[in-house]
Amino acid sequence: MNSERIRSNPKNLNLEDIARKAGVSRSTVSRVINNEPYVSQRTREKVMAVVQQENYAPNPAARTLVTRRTRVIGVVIPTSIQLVFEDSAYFPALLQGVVDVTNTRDYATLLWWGNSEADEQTLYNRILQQNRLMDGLILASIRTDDALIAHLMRMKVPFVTVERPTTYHSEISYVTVDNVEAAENAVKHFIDIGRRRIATITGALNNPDGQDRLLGYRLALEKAGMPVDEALIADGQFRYQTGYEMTKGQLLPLNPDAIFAASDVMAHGAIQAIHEAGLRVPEDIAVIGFDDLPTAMQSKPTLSTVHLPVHERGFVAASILLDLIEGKTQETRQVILPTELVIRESCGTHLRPVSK
Amino acid sequence: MNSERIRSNPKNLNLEDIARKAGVSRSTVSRVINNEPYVSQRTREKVMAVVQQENYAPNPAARTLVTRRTRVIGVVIPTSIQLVFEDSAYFPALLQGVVDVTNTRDYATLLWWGNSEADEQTLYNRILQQNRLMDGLILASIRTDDALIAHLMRMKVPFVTVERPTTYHSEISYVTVDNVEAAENAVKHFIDIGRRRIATITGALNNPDGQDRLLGYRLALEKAGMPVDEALIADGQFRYQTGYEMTKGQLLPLNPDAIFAASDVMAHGAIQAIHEAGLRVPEDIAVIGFDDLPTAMQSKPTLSTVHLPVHERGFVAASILLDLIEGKTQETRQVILPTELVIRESCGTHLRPVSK
DNA sequence: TTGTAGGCGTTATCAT
DNA sequence: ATGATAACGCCTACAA
Repeated sequence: MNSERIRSNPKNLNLEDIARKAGVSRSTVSRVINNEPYVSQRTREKVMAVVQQENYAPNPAARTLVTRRTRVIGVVIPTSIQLVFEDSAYFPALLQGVVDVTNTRDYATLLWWGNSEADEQTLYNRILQQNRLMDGLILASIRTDDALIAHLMRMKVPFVTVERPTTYHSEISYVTVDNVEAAENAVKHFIDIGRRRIATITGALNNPDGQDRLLGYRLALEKAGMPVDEALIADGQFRYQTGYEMTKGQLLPLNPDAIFAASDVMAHGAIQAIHEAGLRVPEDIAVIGFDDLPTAMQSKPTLSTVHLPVHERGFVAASILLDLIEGKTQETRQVILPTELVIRESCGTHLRPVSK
Repeated sequence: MNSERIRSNPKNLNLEDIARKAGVSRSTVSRVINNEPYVSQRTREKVMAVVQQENYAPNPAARTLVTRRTRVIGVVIPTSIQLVFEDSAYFPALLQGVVDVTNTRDYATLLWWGNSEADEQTLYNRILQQNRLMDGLILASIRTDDALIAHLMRMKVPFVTVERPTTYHSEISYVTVDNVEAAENAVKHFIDIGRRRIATITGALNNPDGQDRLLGYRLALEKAGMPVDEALIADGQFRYQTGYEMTKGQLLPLNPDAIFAASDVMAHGAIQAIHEAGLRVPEDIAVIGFDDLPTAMQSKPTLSTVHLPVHERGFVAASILLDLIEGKTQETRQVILPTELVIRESCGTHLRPVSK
């Protein structure tokens, strides 16, 4: 009656079918495909032969129903389109890091990517509703004061964030870098090479990375006994356009001799504005960015910047998550990856040797 | 005995539980959550109240087991890391287009992303093995002569490609642009503005996009009655580094006065090489790229290029796929999206008016 | 070492 | 309009 539905896909065999063809029971086939012990070598081979021949693959839904595991993890990127598209090397690199792990350990990767701020809550609701699709989550660019985090913790869904959490520090696993120190080093470099009017273009300040990089800027100046001029701090939201506009409208009129941008794309925007104003980089204004995207080496002048191990960030986050899921780790883990200040042409060290 | 496993997550209610709390049967609850008719308004409200209160969400695996639908689609990107990372705006934009659709229509997006050529076959095998995880697939940068395509067709898995297929043209749904015409227009523009030694840097030639753009280059020259000098055709593989090296090593010694690059990143590499050789863009050599990535507007000079509707490509592909899955469309669909030649500084129109 | 049978949480088919 | 019950395909005690 409904037999045609059942076999509409000619190659949709199940355990029972394989068992029959191999002359054994379902359980035995199950044991074989799950590599369990207590199966004789002969039986195992006999079953495997049929499995190969029929190209049999177990039904993931049926499997999940009983094991309550999906071998799928989710990656959540609520960020709106503009940022992602512009600073477009970050998320691919992060995803690549994640995927390197999931590919190796045979998990699939579900992508939860928002498209606008307005839909953020909708996205979170969908994720929570569908949480049984995944064994765990990697959260990128999430505000940790968000309800999503609280829900995940309550529902005991394993997750790892790739930013420093703003709260629950020790109860959450995360992978980040020491943004404060990195920014501090960058600004300190400006000081070391004799720059005195050092401005900064900040990232989005509702983001821990943005906050910490600004803090590093302040600390470097304070430790050097230099005043922090709030007018030299421009809000760039991590975006090229804002970096350009803030430099042109706010910073250039104040005659800075150095600009530390909290992202490479903002640094490129700043350089663009500087050039349009008829000034030179690094002779008149030195610039350091943050991220070390491929474009840093391709621009003219090449961009000095803080190298962020983005791929590694995704790789480590995914590794921790899978360990958590598989019970290889019980406790949360917090990892701080190292950064490196990469000196290129835009900060002028090759012109004016360090005098320190 | 194993009751603690069953209820380890305190909030894992099932239909039965909801039914009991609402004083109805499982079937009725099922009807309500699936918005089926033949439920009295009163009953519906009573059930919904319990559903809301308990924050109940149906188990996707159980649902999939019987409906054979997952409400998940897969996006396959076998490309190796280098290309993706450099030409990094393409895939995010494509994905964003896909996700705009899946978010709206309440599907989830599974990302199958390869990491190296060597693993390509492994990736395909995993996808085929796990095909029941998804209702359909979007294939990016796939060689259509690949066994993957044949398998998917045989298994009747719905899919849409975002390149022109090299075979099965009418049996496959795809979304592409007229690469031949677009490239032809770009080269024709060079001819129109008086350039006579026009070189090209090709994309990967095992890729239909790469092939078609080269064909367009040839056609434009032929139609203008100009000879095609094979030495002026350099293989750039879509990559920045190759674009740079080919320009420096192969093209510049031949004194071209224009270069058509099959991707923006290669165009940037070419410009870098041109500058290093002490030549000017566009005065000495005009350059046109392909893609219209954000960097096209950010470089100096700004890059003339062919605008590729990448986001739309993903959007349309996903729309077609979901229509296919939901039976709204029976036949395959082939869509050719329009491109546009965007004139900026690098091709010199603003310096040398069109003389035609 | 192998087989039997129950249950995972739904949807779908019958009755009622 | 509602309820009972049989699949869906797998894993997993438990029995043999």
